[in-house]
Amino acid sequence: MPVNIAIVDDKASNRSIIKDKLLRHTIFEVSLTAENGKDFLDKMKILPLDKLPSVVLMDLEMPEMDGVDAVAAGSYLYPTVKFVMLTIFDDEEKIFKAIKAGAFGYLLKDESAENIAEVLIQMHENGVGPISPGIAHKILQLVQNNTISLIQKHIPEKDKTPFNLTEREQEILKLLVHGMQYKEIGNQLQISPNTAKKHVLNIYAKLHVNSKAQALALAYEKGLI
Amino acid sequence: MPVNIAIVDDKASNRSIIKDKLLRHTIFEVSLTAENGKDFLDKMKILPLDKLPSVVLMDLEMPEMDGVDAVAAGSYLYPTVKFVMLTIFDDEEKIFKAIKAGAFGYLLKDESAENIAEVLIQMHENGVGPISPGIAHKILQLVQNNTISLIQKHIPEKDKTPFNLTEREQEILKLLVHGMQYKEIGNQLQISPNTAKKHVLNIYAKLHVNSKAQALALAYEKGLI
DNA sequence: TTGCCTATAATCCATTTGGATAAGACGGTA
DNA sequence: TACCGTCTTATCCAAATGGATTATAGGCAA
Repeated sequence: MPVNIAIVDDKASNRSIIKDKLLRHTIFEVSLTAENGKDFLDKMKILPLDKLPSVVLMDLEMPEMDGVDAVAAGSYLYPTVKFVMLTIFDDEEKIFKAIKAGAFGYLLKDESAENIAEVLIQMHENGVGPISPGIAHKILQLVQNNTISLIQKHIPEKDKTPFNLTEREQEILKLLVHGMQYKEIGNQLQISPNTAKKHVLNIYAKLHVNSKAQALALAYEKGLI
Repeated sequence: MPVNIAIVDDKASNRSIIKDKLLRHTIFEVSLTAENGKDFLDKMKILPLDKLPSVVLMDLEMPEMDGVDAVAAGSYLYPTVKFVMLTIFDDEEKIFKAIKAGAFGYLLKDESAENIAEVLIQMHENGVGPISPGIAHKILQLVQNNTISLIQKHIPEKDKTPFNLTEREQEILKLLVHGMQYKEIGNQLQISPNTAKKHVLNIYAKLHVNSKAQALALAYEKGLI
């Protein structure tokens, strides 16, 4: 089966150059091209499932909606899709934000323009996000400059079952937190949506809230997730 | 002129394997081998200046003095020397500590054992610290897991409104995030609940989501709040 | 065995939400 | 002036949600 790729870049010439490079390899199929983040998200919505790209090559600097925002929304809406930033830009903050937003890889155009296809093939084989040496080096420097710090997260042992939620309820809370609705939760857990709803209402009672939004707010603020 | 390399590993077999690999290239000269951090520092002290290694390949796990400590001391005493960690170990914290201590590169043995020499040559040419894809990927994950955070520097940060939300919309998103419903939002802002709803729907459109729960999830996960 | 808790499921009903659409007021800009 | 974007309000309708209640089955403990 072919590997579907999406290309998002505001310059038509860039899009066609990359497309040409990829299409030289018969494994790749370019199922979507877009000229900015908004255009990309719009087109993703109406894309048939079998055309869903497994990799999105995304420029960072674009009008209307830039790469960072597009990755943020895209990686949330399509968790299975891998976003690889492909840009000439090596600004520290951009790098960091894009990664934070959910970028799976980060390539500098001039470093990898020649062998994008090869990089993608490798990535497909070993599942490891591609990073240009230049970017990796930049990250090392950020760490050494104390611009980045490792957050020590020690999990407080004591509250294992917050609010006396049962295991099932915690399981459901996790799904709830991802914005799923009853149908989807039921689907995911192979139970009736009615049951899913019952669990959710039970959770509300234990958390002393009465809406999804409130439950999510509480869950996030108290770090139940 | 030859490039002097130091090899620090507690296993004699590892040392000789690496040494052999390097010596196949005539540019390299192995001017020092040591079996742990302390041994390395001791030998560095009595090394003639012209034998000073420009690169040190250093194992992480060693008795007496491990790689992290050795790099910390070594990079301080010999600032021109580049330390490349070479280990099978991919523990997050070790990676981070070693980088922090001053590691210039970080290679996983199994990923690069075959072409250590090539990697070093590249590094010598472009001055960029080598990082195994596996390690780079791990760092990406650390960033995404919020295990690492960017320390906000004084940067004037053109506070770009995420997703092109208007001020009013951001204001409303903040209330939304507290689990408020249209009525309450309208009440709070002294506007009609209908208007509040309109704003919320506009926000959905910009975030490309279609429910409060999804909007909250996105807002929290991407740190829009 | 009896009782309690949990997970499962369903039904009824009122409220809230999401989606589409229209339209007026206001400020800034071409 | 004419146009555009933002904020404001409204209405209609369909779908999802919240609340209350009932019921069955399994596991576990007194």
